[in-house]
Amino acid sequence: MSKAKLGDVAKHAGVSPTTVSRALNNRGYMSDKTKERINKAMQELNYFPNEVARSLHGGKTNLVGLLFPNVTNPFYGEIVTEIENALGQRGYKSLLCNTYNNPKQEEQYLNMLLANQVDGIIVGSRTKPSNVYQKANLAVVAIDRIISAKVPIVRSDNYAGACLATQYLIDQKFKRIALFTGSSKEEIEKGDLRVEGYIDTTKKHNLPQTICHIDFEQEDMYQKQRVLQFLTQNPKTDAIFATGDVLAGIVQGCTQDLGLKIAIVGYDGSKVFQNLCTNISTIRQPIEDMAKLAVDLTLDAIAGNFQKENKEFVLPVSLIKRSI
Amino acid sequence: MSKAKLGDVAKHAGVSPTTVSRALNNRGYMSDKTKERINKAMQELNYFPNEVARSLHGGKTNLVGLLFPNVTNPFYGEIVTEIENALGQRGYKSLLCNTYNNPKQEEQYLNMLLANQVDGIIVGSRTKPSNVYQKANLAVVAIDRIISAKVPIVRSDNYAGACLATQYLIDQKFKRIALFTGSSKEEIEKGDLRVEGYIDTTKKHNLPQTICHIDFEQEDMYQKQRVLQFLTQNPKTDAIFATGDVLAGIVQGCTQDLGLKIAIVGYDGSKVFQNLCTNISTIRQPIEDMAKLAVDLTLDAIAGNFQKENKEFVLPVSLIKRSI
DNA sequence: CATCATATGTCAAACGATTGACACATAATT
DNA sequence: AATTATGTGTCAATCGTTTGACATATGATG
Repeated sequence: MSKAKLGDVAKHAGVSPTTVSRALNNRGYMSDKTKERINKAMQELNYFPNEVARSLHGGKTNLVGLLFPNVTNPFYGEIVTEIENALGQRGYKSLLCNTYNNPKQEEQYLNMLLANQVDGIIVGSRTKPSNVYQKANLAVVAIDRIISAKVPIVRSDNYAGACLATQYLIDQKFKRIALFTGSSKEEIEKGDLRVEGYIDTTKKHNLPQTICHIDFEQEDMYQKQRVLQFLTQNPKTDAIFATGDVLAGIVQGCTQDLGLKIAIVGYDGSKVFQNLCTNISTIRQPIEDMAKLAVDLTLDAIAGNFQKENKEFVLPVSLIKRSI
Repeated sequence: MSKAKLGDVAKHAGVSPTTVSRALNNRGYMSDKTKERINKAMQELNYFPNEVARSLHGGKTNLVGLLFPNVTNPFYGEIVTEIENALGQRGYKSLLCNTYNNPKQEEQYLNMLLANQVDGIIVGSRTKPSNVYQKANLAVVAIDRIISAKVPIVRSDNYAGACLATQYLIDQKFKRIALFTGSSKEEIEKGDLRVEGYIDTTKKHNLPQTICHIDFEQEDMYQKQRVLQFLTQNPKTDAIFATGDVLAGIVQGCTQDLGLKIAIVGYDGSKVFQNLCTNISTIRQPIEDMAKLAVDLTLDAIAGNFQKENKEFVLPVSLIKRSI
């Protein structure tokens, strides 16, 4: 027995297909009696409307693409979860795309999403913006990333967060505070607010700046190697600000391996991180708020509501203090 | 300028729509010359076929639903990432659904997925199986969960893993090994291999069994409260096996708060956990293998390949030793 | 020269629903 | 009695693509 379709329901209920459609979409007049009869028929035939057909006709899929590096990182896991949640509550479905920060991969996914007629896209991956974004006349919202003048950005206050983290370490009288970041030198030159916050704050207190770049695309072991190397080459380091919690965790593992006692502050503050690393301070991004705002903006744009140019939504961060 | 469609490409290339379709689907004969002309036209018009229309016609969406509690837990985050990855490589798209282990929510999602004509579903959430699974004539694969006799299961060797964890603690001469689990008493009575492994192994060595149930649906603070309460009420506890890494992390935080030094072994062994908690031993599930196998089974089932009844695929685990 | 493979075209049906136009009831309201 | 609101039906077009049937034309092959 194959899937029941609208016509089958009509026959079974003894009404016309149009009437069934009217019942489904609450259009025109309809007596309670026939409405019930149709509902009964739908139940008996286990009928549900084919959303693909609906989408084709209506030109709307209620689908939103989620472009993120991947969801193993608890920050992305949490924000994707909250986004999916907010979308689901408003009748939208989430197409998950792990770009691994690979521009080629991202472009492929982007084309796939367009071909699948998604109504909107929320981008959290950190590659160079593809020109496909321009082509598409689509609702796009970026998480902490510049795509184009037309794409609104939702992010936490990276600069203030970095200042907060650095200042916190300075307040504890640390003098040689190193920065660990996933950004390369080239990326930093283009502007990286977390790095700038660190630099400005250390400079203000006449403290030295030392930056260690970690390439996230490399293997875990390689990353650790890199951290260990840095720590042995910079033995006077007494505190570290890591621009991401996963990195902070890796760094902490290395300091422990070396028997060092170095204060660490991370960035992100996902719930899982807070539970797993109870001894690393961190800057908490308001992940849930960011997710909800991103979804609101996306759905507004889908609804065709006015979208201001170059709009940035910067949400406040907070410091979560933990003792080693 | 709205989206180009197949007919537009045909006009622009000076051929018939059928020819364009033939070019797209590599059917029939076609000279290289017209093929090129068509490709050029597609590029110039920025054309890509509407997958919704294709799906409607072909009765195939290349869509797979992913039903998981959520992706904040690194284990789920990692397995979902790997699944999405494997699916993407084989031309399938992932529809992410966070059930939060809520049966009602799961059922709603299930109906949504059916309405959207997904070709298959991979279920990792841990609710009671909905009867919608029976109704659907669909490719379904479960991760570590019994759904029905027809649904194949991919899981790690929970029993062996639990024995391994417990034995490891016993080998270290611990005598009062407590079990922390997210399962309720009722769930355990229905069968929980991780719990059974713990019980059998402790019994074999004439050690006592002490089980603490933590309700994951509760707030983090409540969970901590519960752990602290247990630890103060059972002060002689010298080791703990937690049936999940996130739980293990929470437990470790509590032991630190209480100034206790208790050995902990977790379960899951996601990469992120290994990086963040460098001092908690754990049982590593072969997450990538599980994901790939689940995808293989799903795609096999979609292809209509023979699916044996009641098939369970149990993959081996390993112990990752860490010192406190 | 007959035959066949190649290359393209025309046409229409199909996928499963939605929607607008219109007709025809019946019942309630002036 | 005339008008209006309500309830339902028929019919056909539409969404964008695929596909099968069939026609036609060219060049190559036997």
